[in-house]
Amino acid sequence: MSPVAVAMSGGVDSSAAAVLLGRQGYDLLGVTLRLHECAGSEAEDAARVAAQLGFAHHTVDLSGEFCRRVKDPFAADYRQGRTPNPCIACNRHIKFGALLDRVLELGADRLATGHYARIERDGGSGRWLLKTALHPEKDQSYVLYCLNQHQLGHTLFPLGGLSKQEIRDLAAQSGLITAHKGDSQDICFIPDGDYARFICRYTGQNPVPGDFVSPDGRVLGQHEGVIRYTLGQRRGIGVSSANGRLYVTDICPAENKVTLSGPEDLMATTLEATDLNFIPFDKMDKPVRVQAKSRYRQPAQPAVAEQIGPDRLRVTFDAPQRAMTPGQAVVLYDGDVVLGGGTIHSVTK
RNA sequence: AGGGGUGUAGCCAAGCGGUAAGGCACGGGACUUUGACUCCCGCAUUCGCUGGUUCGAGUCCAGCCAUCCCUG
Repeated sequence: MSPVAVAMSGGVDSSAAAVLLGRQGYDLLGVTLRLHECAGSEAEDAARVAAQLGFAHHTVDLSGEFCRRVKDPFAADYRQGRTPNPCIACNRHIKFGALLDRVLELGADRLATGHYARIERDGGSGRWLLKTALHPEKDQSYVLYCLNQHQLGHTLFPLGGLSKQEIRDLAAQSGLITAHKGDSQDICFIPDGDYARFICRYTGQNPVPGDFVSPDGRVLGQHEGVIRYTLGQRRGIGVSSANGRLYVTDICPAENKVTLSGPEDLMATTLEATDLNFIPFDKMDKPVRVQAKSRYRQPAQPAVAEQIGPDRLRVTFDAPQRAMTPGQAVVLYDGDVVLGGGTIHSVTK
């Protein structure tokens, strides 16, 4: 039987995934991505866990691919006043793209990861379905909405039915060296969280200061370059107001202006998305009532989704949503089934 | 030059004789496999300056300084 490749980040989750698969009798092969220079200790932890569990481990260098498909678009998006989600691009093109291709070449027939989501086969249509994790607090289906049938059919998510506590307990009982590591956070290629500095270094171009303006055009202060801001952002603005908190409500790279206003100006009900992917079907024939998420950490909200072009989706929420942001993903759900989603292109009230 | 107003933290601002509210900004933390949001904690030994009255002064009085408006 062909082995299952386990994508091991060096964290608790993927380590626990390996334990679970081992218990289920799978023949395993560990793989760890090398995506940037300083990823040494994580790869070492992954290798040690693989040794501990008794299977081979390889490092796969996809740093060039990662630049092209994740870092370059990341920097370009910010420079255009958008706010990308690099994890989604990475899942689509790297983990379940180039890495999956590589492990299939290596003779594995599936790739397993430590994501909290579930994959099931729809008996009627025969299609693979992506579903939310059983325990909603750790659900990561949002960042996986772009997986296609080929990718889903060659993927295992062993953690999808378990809670974070169960995973931690499992890791501890198994004596994994990664059992007590904290959850990862921040963008993996920007460990200090200073993404603006990363973009400056990566592109070699310094951000150009410009004006903070009010909705009616008054200059309120100076910003430090449009890449430093995202819709709905409050902190780091440095502009005080007698009328309460100010938020970024618009970013205009063409004029190098950032608009500041009160929270009411962040509310909108409709968005349009491109870069579509649907999972239980290839396209939407008619408007569909859904629950939709316009950002990762947010409960899905009732909405109507309608495909209005070959690669154009309109989502109209029942109630106004706060700071829906171009560059982020909108993901559609029918209960626990991920219908698909796209990249937010524009937002209207 | 004369008349009036105003001076409290980086900004806005309460306070009206009893021991410096609040908001914004800022800093820290929590939350979080993206960016944000949110929440929690912190943030004026001191009220333009100098004197005076008082047991006690940001609060009352005097002078000075600064600033704004009006009249010449």
